[in-house]
Amino acid sequence: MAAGKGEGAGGDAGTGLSAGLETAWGLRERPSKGPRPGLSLDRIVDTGIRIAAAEGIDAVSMGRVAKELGVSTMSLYRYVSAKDDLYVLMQDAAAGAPPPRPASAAGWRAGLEWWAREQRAVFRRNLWLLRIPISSPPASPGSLEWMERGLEVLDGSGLDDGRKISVMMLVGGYVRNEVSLMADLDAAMRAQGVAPDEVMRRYARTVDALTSADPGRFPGVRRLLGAGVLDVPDADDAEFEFGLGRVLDGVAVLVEGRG
Amino acid sequence: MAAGKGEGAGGDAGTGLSAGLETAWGLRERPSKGPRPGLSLDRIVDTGIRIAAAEGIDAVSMGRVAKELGVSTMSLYRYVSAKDDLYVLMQDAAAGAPPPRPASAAGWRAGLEWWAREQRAVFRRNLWLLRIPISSPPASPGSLEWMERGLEVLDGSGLDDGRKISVMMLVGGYVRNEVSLMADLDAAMRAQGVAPDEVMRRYARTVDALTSADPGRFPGVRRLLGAGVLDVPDADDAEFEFGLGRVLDGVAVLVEGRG
DNA sequence: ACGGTAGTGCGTATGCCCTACGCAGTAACC
DNA sequence: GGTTACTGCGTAGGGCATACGCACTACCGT
Repeated sequence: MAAGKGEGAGGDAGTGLSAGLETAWGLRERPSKGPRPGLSLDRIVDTGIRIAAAEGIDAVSMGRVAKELGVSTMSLYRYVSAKDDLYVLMQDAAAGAPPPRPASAAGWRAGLEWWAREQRAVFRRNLWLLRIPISSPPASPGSLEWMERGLEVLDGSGLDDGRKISVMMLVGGYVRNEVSLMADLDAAMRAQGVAPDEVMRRYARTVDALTSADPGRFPGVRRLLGAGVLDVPDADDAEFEFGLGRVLDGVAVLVEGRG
Repeated sequence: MAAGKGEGAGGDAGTGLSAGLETAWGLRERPSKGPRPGLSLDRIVDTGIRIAAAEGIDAVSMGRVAKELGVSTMSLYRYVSAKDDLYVLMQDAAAGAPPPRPASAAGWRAGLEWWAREQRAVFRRNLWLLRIPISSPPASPGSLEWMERGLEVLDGSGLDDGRKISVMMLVGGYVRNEVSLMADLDAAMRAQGVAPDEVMRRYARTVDALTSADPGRFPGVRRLLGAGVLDVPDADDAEFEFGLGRVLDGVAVLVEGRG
């Protein structure tokens, strides 16, 4: 773990950021002294993302990335101060900046829906994102743009800034959590090498075996088993939209002041 | 990673569970043949929990647990099939079974509030719990009891079973996510060795340094900085209760059928 | 033109980590 | 008393991140 020192080799401005992140913010120009670098941050980060997308975040090791690039492991440390740094850079590159808000997403509710769905899309395109341990609050260009966009969307809600942040954390957290479950299922699938619904079916069978010995202890769970509710893998979008609808209903109560 | 085989050395029933979990369910009696074990699952799991509580989940390695117990690393594998197995066992032992529901928590809303707060309390007592990668759906006795209790609480809501599960995932996810942020803050604190509010203050300073160069790009964020909203570390309970209230408001809309 | 120097790639080495395998010892059963 | 199932654990193999230092390169100032 550990965000490490975080400042490393003398940050330019007093940002307290790692070398890699300052580069991402464009705060570092290449010093025109030594030999021209044979590698670039972008190539490293892209390679990391490619590996993560194909084989999961655990497959991304410094050695592996280096091998993929045909360089030695230690070369990477000229560009990245530590593995965590690479992770943050990958995260930012993959998440990128939010797309422009379409005209259809007017008003706070439609706006939040757009914001949530767009974030979900990013996560779903890069399930490994959620497996990266968060080591510090969002300080990358992309993250801040997302935050900015969220604030913008809530402008018409009449909520004060503190409330806006709270609502954004609520909605953002919901999205994150929903996709997280999906990522976990994905990981289980990879590990066992079976299809998603097969994972759920096995799970239902396991729970059945465990609770059948003492049914009185788990009446509700056994009812679920009988109805086959546990077999189905959430039907994806429907489940997400259901939860999002509930959350936004709750926000609506707040906005409309009928709390 | 990887839930691995999961069945290992011939599961008793067709549960498909690891050896350790079957022991937790009481499905395995000690075979009365060889020398008496000098160790016990409980001692191993307790030691793991103690280390995790004191130094975070990353400090829990097989070697470390063994050293703490004064045995060799490999001895542990007689009791636990893999490190992931130990993690699951630790999770179950720490979460335990839900306490009995008090009379004050009558009705679905008060019931869900109780359920959510109780789960949060468990997570807060064991912040490392959230750092454990979930490798499979909940199949431990404790997890199923929590699920059972959630179903029970929603009995008076008039929702069907599918909806109940959805609502439970929504609320449970909310709790999980909220405490997760706290755990991340805790980890950052540990890593940098500073107090929580100092972490936030540094963060605010970083964001300020980054966005001050081009203020027009981040008007909302800069407004937050000016108001000092980013300095404060969420005021704990208030933030949690706010989000929970919103979520339950949303559920209420569903239950009362004014969707 | 030419040394100084900062920046480069990378080999080596340290110290962790998980866990497969197999051996020697032990205690109950037949 | 032998069989057998089970115990603890030593050894070893294959990862991993990264500190350190060496050889080399290309620009800068003179």
